[in-house]
Amino acid sequence: MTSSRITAALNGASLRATPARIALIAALERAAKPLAVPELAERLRGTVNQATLYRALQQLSDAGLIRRVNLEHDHAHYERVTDDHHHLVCTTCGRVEDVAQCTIDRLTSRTLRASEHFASIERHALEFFGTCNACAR
Amino acid sequence: MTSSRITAALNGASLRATPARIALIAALERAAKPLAVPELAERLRGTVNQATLYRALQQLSDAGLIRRVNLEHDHAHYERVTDDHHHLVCTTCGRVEDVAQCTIDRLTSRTLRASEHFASIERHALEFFGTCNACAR
DNA sequence: ATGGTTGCAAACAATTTGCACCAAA
DNA sequence: TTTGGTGCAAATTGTTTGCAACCAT
Repeated sequence: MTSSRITAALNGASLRATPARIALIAALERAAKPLAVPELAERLRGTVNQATLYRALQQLSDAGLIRRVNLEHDHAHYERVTDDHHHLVCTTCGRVEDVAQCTIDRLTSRTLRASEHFASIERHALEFFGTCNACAR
Repeated sequence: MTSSRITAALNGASLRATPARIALIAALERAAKPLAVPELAERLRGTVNQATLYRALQQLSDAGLIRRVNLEHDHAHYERVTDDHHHLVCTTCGRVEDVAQCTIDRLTSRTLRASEHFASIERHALEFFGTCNACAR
């Protein structure tokens, strides 16, 4: 079965491999871009209940299997975690492109050093907003 | 009057200097940190109606007088725009510290060059998440 | 077996809208 | 005076919760 990979990921995170969670992760992988909860709910309609969906999103992102991203599209968006990357968001049509990789480690440590009240930085969120080629014409 | 500075800013943005908008901007300046809409509504209770508040937030951020920031505290937060800076957010208590200034211009242009589908990048959002000294103990 | 998980439905909370009235320029 | 802004109240939409039934381990 194709989902054994997902099942393994769930078990690896000490989470039960339930149909709802598997379907949720599969849907995010299929999407290949961050999805808002209502979009996700739509794709999982008849399969996963709303309440279950919200609970699963919470658990899976706590476990680091998925990530919540801020695209300023209003309301949370989630994506499957693969590597550490950022996003380029078109402010006109909403198109999202992944930014290959993160190269701000030095900036992060410099920021921590310059900070007055912080003991550690665990992660960051970086998104770029602009206009895509299609909308620029 | 103290608000003439704010009035001027509004006029400069081609927006009418109404009591609601002036009060909103003044409240954000007084706060000196990003506020969630409900917090803002609380501080403006009796002065600005909810509906007016949401409408004003939209207009003022379109005009660039205030900015919407993503602190992942759930729900939008807004701050008065002064300079271009980022935030350091404590994931335990929610404390927010400003990060002096932005030094990722080179990263921004490199990102645009590496992008496949984008014509321009107008701005970015960068937030760091960690633990503040008080919560680290 | 059993403790975590789910669905359902209802409760909550945030945000938006229509419309009549009011005020800044 | 005129056009945009405002309050009010109701409607939407997103998110959370209690509880009984269910299933992955």
